[in-house]
Amino acid sequence: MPKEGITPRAEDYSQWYLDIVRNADLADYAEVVRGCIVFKPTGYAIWEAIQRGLDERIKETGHVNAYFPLLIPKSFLMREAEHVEGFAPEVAEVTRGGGEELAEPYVVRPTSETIIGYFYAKWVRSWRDLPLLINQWANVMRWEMRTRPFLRTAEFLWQEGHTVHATEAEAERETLMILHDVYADFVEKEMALPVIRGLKTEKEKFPGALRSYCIEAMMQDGRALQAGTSHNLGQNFARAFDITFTDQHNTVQHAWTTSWGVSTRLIGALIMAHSDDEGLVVPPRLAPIQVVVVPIHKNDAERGPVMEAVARITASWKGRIRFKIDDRDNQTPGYKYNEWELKGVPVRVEVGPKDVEKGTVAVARRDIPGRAGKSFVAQEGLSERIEALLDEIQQGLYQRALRFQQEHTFAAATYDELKAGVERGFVRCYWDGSSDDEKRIQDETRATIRCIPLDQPGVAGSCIYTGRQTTQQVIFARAY
RNA sequence: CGGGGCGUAGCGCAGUCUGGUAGCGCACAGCGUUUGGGACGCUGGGGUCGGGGGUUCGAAUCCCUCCGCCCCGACCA
Repeated sequence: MPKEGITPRAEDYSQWYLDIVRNADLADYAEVVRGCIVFKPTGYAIWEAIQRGLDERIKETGHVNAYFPLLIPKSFLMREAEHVEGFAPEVAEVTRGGGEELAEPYVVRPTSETIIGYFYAKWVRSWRDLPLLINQWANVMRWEMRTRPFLRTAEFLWQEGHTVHATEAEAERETLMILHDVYADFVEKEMALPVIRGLKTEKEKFPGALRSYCIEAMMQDGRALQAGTSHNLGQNFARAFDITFTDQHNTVQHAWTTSWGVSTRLIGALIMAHSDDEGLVVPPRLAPIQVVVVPIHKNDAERGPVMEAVARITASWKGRIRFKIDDRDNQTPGYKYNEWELKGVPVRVEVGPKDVEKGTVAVARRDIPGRAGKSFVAQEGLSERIEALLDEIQQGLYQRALRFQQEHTFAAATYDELKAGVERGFVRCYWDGSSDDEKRIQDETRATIRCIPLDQPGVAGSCIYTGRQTTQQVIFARAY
């Protein structure tokens, strides 16, 4: 039975999602600011966990953090033709400052390739300055027509990496390395979310990029969510911003740049991939609180021994397990169980008078809701058992999501099969069509090519639309 | 941008059709009893009815107008 206040997932997926956001206390609508949300502490803590996991990997792979201005001269956007076409409709402008009309309007950054390109042009002189590997954690703004908490908001938080290289091959290597070693690794290992790594089609690529790679994840309604992208920008932005360097042979050359980003949209992915009718489900490795301890006592006589047991049990957890002792005395245990389940804490430990007596505790796992996931275990060796359980839950969530993805990915040989398949999940098929063909299919099915997967069969087949022979397979799906 | 919905206490809503001076649940405060799956009783506090204008003896309610938010769709790194 679903929790009070949560519309069952099977009944109305979209409403279920919004109910989780509200009931897990992740965010509030900004109300007075169109299309924006307030990240409440529970939601922001998840973002901090995501930041931690990504920042570690970004730094391990040789990048450093920096910060560039929020405002960008409007003319900068115009310098790259595809870029301005892609972003102009959704930028917010600042036209006044200090009570006066500005000589040149600024835009609030929708992404920072342009302003960073301007500075990179100043900083890069020689091949010895390369590669330049910088990341920034920032907010950006895109005046989206339709917004949804976390999935698409007018203002969102993200990281955007911007690098400069001496050769095309090096830029390509960087683009793919980020995709694999930073994004896919993080999302799969920490968020327990299997992804498909692939290349975007011409129609779906980043405005101004040579090639865009992405990781695509499947949500529980079978729709796709782009969880991260990495772009090889070629020399497009280097030409637009005049990023040049002198090579070993004293020849001046345009540099090769990349950019890559993931955003607070990942919180939306987390919700839609793992949660259930009881509330949010957070994988243990990501969870800000991995274990919540609920002490149970009726009176002061019971309180002492129970709290003593709680202190003893958790004494060795510091630095090993992220935990919280919920000793609020103005809420009943039942209320607390429900609240922590809503918030997705992976494991709950209950300690009451009976446990003190028997040397046990009750352990409830969030991935198996209700009493079914609850068992009584000895206090002896509890820390180890909980660590093992957290690991088991982490693997279990990943396997469950992987199985779901596999069971909802369909091979299609005909257009009719494609149409049927995208109603329920991903469709994998041969493709040799044009951008126009892709657009027509989108109009007819609401599905788009999410990516050209990096792992290809290597044998030919016939294109689902044109019938031409090709070795290229793509993934079609409806996307968020 | 098209379609729909909503704006009344912190939150969720009723009241609007048929005008008579604002109510319910939750939350909140106090007291007491409770506490192993969303506790209960009693008492109490809290409202420019989205803004402006109009009609009327009288407007949450009728009329005009503006604004905002949400949902669906289209669009979309």
